[in-house]
Amino acid sequence: MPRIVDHDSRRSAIAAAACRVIAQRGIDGLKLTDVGTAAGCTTGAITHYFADKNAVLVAALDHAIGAMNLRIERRLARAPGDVLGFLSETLPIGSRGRAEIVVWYSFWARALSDPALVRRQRGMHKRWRAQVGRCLAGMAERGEIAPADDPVEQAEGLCAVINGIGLRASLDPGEWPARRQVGQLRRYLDLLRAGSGDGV
Amino acid sequence: MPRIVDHDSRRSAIAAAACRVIAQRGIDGLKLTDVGTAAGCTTGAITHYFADKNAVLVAALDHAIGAMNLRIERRLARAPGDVLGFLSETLPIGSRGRAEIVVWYSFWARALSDPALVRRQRGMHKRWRAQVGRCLAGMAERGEIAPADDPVEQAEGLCAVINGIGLRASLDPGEWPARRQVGQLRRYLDLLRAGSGDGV
Amino acid sequence: MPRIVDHDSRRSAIAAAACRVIAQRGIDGLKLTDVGTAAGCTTGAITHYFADKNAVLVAALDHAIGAMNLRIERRLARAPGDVLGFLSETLPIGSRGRAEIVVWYSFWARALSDPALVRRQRGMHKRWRAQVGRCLAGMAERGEIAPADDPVEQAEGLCAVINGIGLRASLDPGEWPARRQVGQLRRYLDLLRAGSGDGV
Amino acid sequence: MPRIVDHDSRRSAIAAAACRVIAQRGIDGLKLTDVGTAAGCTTGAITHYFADKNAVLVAALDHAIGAMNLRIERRLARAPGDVLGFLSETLPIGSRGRAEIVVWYSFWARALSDPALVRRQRGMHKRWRAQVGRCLAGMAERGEIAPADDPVEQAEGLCAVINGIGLRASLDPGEWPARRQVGQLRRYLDLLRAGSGDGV
DNA sequence: CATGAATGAGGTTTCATTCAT
DNA sequence: TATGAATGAAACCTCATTCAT
Repeated sequence: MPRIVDHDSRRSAIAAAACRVIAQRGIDGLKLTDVGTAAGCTTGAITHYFADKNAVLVAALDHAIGAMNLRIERRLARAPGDVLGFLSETLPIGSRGRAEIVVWYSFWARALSDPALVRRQRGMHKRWRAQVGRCLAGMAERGEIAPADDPVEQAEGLCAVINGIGLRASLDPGEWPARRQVGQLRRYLDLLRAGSGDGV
Repeated sequence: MPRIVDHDSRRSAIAAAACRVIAQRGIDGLKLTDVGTAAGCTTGAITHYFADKNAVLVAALDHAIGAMNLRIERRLARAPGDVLGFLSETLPIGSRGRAEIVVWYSFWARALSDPALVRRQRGMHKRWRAQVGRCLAGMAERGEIAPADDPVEQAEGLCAVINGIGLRASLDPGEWPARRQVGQLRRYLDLLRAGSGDGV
Repeated sequence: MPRIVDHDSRRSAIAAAACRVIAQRGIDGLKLTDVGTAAGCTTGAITHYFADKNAVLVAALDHAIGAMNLRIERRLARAPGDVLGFLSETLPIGSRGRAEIVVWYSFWARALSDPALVRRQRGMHKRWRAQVGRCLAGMAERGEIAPADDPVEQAEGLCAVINGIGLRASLDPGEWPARRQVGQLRRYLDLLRAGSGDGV
Repeated sequence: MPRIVDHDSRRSAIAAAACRVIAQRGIDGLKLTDVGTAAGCTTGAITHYFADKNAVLVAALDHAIGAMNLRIERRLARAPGDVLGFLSETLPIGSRGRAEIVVWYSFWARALSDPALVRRQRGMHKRWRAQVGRCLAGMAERGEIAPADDPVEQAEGLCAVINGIGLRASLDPGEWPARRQVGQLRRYLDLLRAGSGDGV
């Protein structure tokens, strides 16, 4: 019998280690040897689980997004009506959240010149936008905002705000504590509440 | 006898070439040899004008931001009241604008793990935010929106929206033609107009 | 309790698999993992039966030569006087024959820089040359050709022709169908028949 | 002004070094560092002149074949009627000749599983066969042998003999001194002389 | 000033071999 | 016996940097 190893858990352990390295050293500062050190194995083991470095990076992205989604799902299950709480999960608040989001953002620049990554990012974005859209639809149902004339554009607008805030907060954590980020988010939601009546 | 060359113009020619390379191959795909090819000189010439690769990158960022600012200044001089036009200059509209903005965004990811770059980006952001703030103040003066209780946060919110839209449009130019980007921007400004009355 | 396995049959199954891999990927493209896949076992099993990679290669060569010899023996038993048929067995005719011969040839290049392999090849060659010599002696007995003044050199000459044709045919199967190969062989035998009278 | 270097002579110096390494260590034992040592430069310099290892190998083959052709041309210019001398140039006689031919043969095995190399080898073979054909035509003109009914097949047959002898002699230099190789060659030519009358 | 050949450190990748199970 | 995960040495290759010209 071979050494008993859970192939998937090993893979995701390496992906998680890659996330940590990316959050710390940046995506182009990532070396497989560092990932190996962080994961407690050698580069040989890494290439046993991944075809090449790029596959490790993609797995790291998937891992970060997956972890974020998991947190979101849990939050939604616990408090379905907590709009601000749900949206805050995609902001760099708390150390774990920050790391995941830094990984997510790190891939933007790389996607700018990598079509395969763009496709992957686009899929992720659509799923996230759909969640945000459902959230907005819930608000409309509860009468907090007027029904959107164009739900996709409305959701897209909210996504843009969240990414914009999250980016600024990632670059400048000192100036952007959680309360400032959430404040900006609330500011936007208030605008929506006050302004959505006139059917933009 | 040394050839007479304008040192500064040579530097900025190389920086411009670096911008083009970044827009095309991405910031971590940039090689000095490619920059040399794009600038019509050799790597040796580059190292005459720049201490090292990082200096080239920084110059490329400065060049992109500088070109963007120049466009903005001209636009403001020509049409001081055209709020939408002014803000659109920082969106990836038109091929030249897109390249500059891709360069700008490319540095975000790198800044996430490079304190020196963060400082530089912070300065740029503050200048831009100030411009955006003056634009909003102008709108308030003209009575389009109510005076902001917190002008910095208001400007920061608008910056976030622009970055969020610009990022999405950069990643997915096909889905984000100029009119959709501007549409999102107008959507936000309309929210501001409708909603700023209650002192968010 | 150990599974009952025929040690020798396992060894030769692996050797046969190695032959297939060599015929397909070439001798320096052979990886033990591929051999494992082809043999339906793992690298671990291979290292149970063979000291190291080189031993696997040698076994592959032995296997190919052995298979070729088996075909030759059968042919000789069936039709002792069919000179052309006997000699054709060492040409790359038919898919099985081609694979074996490609393996055989692949070891030539390797033997050029491996004394141990040279020794092995020399032994194989001598046995084969002896067979070819017996074949020529049979022809002389039947009066088809004059008795050779130097049987070894005569056999060596025929071996050279066969190897030369076989090599060309291996490299360029499209241009060298069976009939062209056999045609060249017949051409040489005809020269022997016509020319051996003068005691070369 | 940059360091003055004759690009082509540098390339061929490296190719020649690769030839030496192949002749000594075999084609799959070739390491770029060894080539560098043999050429008096580093691996970096090698990749400055060649895209990758494979390009170095191909250049080595071209170099060996080119050197052989040069020797042949010179010999033909000096002694156009010396058939045996011309043909001997493609046999492993003398240390320089042996090295070139070992390189040539080393590529056979590799070509067996590399279509690009096969194409290259095919071209080389055709040129060589044409030369051999012209040599045979000359013999026919001089009345040494009867005109061939099929000159291509006749030349092909002689090529096969030469390759067969050369291979054996390369593998077993001790048993195959120059006189034995040339003896085999003469033996074949004598067969041709005696036997070509009947239009094989 | 400018060149670009050459360096050489350092990264990724391959793969024969080992060994706990 | 057999597994196959893991090792780790060694190879290839990249590319910022240097320097003779």
